[in-house]
Amino acid sequence: MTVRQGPEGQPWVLHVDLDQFLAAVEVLRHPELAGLPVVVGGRGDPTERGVVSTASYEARAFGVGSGMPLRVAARKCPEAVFLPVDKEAYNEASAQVMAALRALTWGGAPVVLEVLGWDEAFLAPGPAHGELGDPREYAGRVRSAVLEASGLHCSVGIGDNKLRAKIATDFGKPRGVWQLTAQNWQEVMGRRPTTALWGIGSRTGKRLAALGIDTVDQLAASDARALAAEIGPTMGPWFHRLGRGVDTSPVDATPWVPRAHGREETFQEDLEDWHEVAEATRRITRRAVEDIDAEGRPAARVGLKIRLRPFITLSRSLTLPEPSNDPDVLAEAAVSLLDRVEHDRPVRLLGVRLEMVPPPDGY
DNA sequence: TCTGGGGTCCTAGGACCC
DNA sequence: TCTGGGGTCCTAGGACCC
Repeated sequence: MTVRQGPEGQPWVLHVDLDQFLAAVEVLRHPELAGLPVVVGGRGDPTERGVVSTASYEARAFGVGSGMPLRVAARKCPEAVFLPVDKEAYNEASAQVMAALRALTWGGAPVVLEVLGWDEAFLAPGPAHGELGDPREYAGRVRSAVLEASGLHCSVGIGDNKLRAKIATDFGKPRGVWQLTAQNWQEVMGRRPTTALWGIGSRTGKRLAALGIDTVDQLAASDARALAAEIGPTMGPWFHRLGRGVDTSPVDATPWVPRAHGREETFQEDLEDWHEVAEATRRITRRAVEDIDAEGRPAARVGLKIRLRPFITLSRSLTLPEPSNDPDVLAEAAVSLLDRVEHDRPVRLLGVRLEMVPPPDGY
């Protein structure tokens, strides 16, 4: 089910985002960690290669943030408690939260929920809803429902479309509610850099800056046709819409169907021997095959991602003569891709990606 | 001090076919 | 000697997000 926003559609979209999700789940099952700097990432050993997945607010006060190498985090905050990523635990906590959200009603009708990942979802009033009341008051009820069902705190962004709701959430964090609509868009966002927008990262920010566009206001005032010519017929006009806060995409409750599964591994010691690289490729492929087997769909394409020293990342891929889920066939296909890479440098990371055939009933 | 692991979507160029 | 125009598929790579 999808629900459209805008003049003829639904007035409100909520974006629900759990606060410091991984760290919060760990504190929940280890109450003695409450109030301490907690860092979740890798195998939980800060002397290993790995990065921070989530840092608790106490750890963030020391300058620790997600994406940071664990070794750096340990230097910034030596007293932090380091924990390994425990997927199973987060899957379970996430399922609890999403079930609680899905069970909500708004204006007397069941809500429409679009799950974005472990810790995020869009929520809109369902069709045939009645009086919706004050969205801020409703957002508070959503926060209570999540806390009651899972023991986890969240923040809620209120918007008149998904883009504005998503951006609003960050202003409300932690444990807060924030509203961003056409009314206050320019006042709140206008002077911020383009990278404050959801979908514009540092690279695109630099590209836009080279065109004299630094702020959200400037992006909103830019010429969409000129952007199309400079950046592309799809991305250019899209960026222009981002600047104005315009987003017509519906809240879509259709369950997510994965297109591909991949496994990758950063070696603790770079591999110099390419016989070992071939062996690692076979091992990683077999792990990726487990994931597509769980989906019950064979792979149509095999991709290899390889990171060499000095730092460079390459990718190679091929379409199989016919779809397969045979681990041996897929492993040898992955190994064959190694021949398209020069064997003259040590390997730091290896990833295998299996692109599945679409399910019978499409996406 | 280096830069994880899991994904998605878009673009550009070449091959190939009619 | 010059070689259109449209379409699809394949591959590599870029960018972004959580």
